Amino acid sequence: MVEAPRNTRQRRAVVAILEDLDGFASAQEIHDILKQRGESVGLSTVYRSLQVLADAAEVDALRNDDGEVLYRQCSAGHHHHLVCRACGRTVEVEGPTVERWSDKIADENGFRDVSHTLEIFGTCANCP
Amino acid sequence: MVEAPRNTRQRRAVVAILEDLDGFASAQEIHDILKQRGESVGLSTVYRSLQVLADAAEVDALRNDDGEVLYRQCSAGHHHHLVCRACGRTVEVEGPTVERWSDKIADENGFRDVSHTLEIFGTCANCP
DNA sequence: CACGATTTGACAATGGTTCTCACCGTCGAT
DNA sequence: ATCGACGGTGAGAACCATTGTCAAATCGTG
Ligand SMILES: [Zn+2]
Ligand SMILES: [Zn+2]
Ligand SMILES: [Zn+2]
Ligand SMILES: [Zn+2]
Repeated sequence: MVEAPRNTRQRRAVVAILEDLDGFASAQEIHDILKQRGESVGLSTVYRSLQVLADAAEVDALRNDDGEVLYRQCSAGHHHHLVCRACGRTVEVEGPTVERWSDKIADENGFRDVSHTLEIFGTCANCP
Repeated sequence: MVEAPRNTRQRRAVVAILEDLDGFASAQEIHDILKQRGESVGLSTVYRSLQVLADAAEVDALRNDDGEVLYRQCSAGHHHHLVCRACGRTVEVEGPTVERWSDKIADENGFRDVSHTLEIFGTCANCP
């Protein structure tokens, strides 16, 4: 039996930010936004909340080129992302062909417990 | 006019390791292997050498789930990887369909300067 | 309300990577 | 072969995102 997580002000605040943002953001950025809004939440708590949400698949996580982890509230189901390197704006995309292709490649080479990462980065029309 | 990099013992040693390895390895792992072989090279130098090689596209670099950067001497040209999470053993793979797909997606959404990451991770037949 | 279990947050610790800077080695020129 | 300019080296410090610590605050059930 898994205990339900508690409904704390801090967790609600983090979720609220994620609902407002439409692109990916780092834990530290989310922490800053919270501070700006006067709804202060400890940095550790922001990290923990995001981890919990990511484990529950309520948010997606990916790494940018600098190795920072970025989070975003996405729609359910397996998908990938087209992300603006400058502003984080994100388009969710699906690639059924890629899914089949990667499974086949892995199978042909005798690999088990397969997962894949596929992200497209670029500069969006709004960014210089 | 770009200066040719100097031919030092350390750089040669790092390249030699990369030629021997068939999978991806971290800078620290390569540093350890060098130490084992008695061919000691400073950790900073290992990092620098790998950066130079990666910039020159002589080696491929990717991040594992832990955020560590792994390096491997690969064949020329754009390709992706099927990597064993346990031992690093790697199969280079090509996905022409994916290339076209990602370009199309980016174009349809008005994104410029597009790049993509696509890696497949799993457990290879030799690993438990 | 009362209580135990969970959560929080200021701060320290971690760990991969990069930076610093005095010393060294390479290599084209002499 | 020798020289000198300058790129390369390495021990250690610095960096910085992330995680760990633990006492105090909070939540939610009874
Ligand atoms: Zn943008
Ligand atoms: Zn997929
Ligand atoms: Zn490769
Ligand atoms: Zn590709």
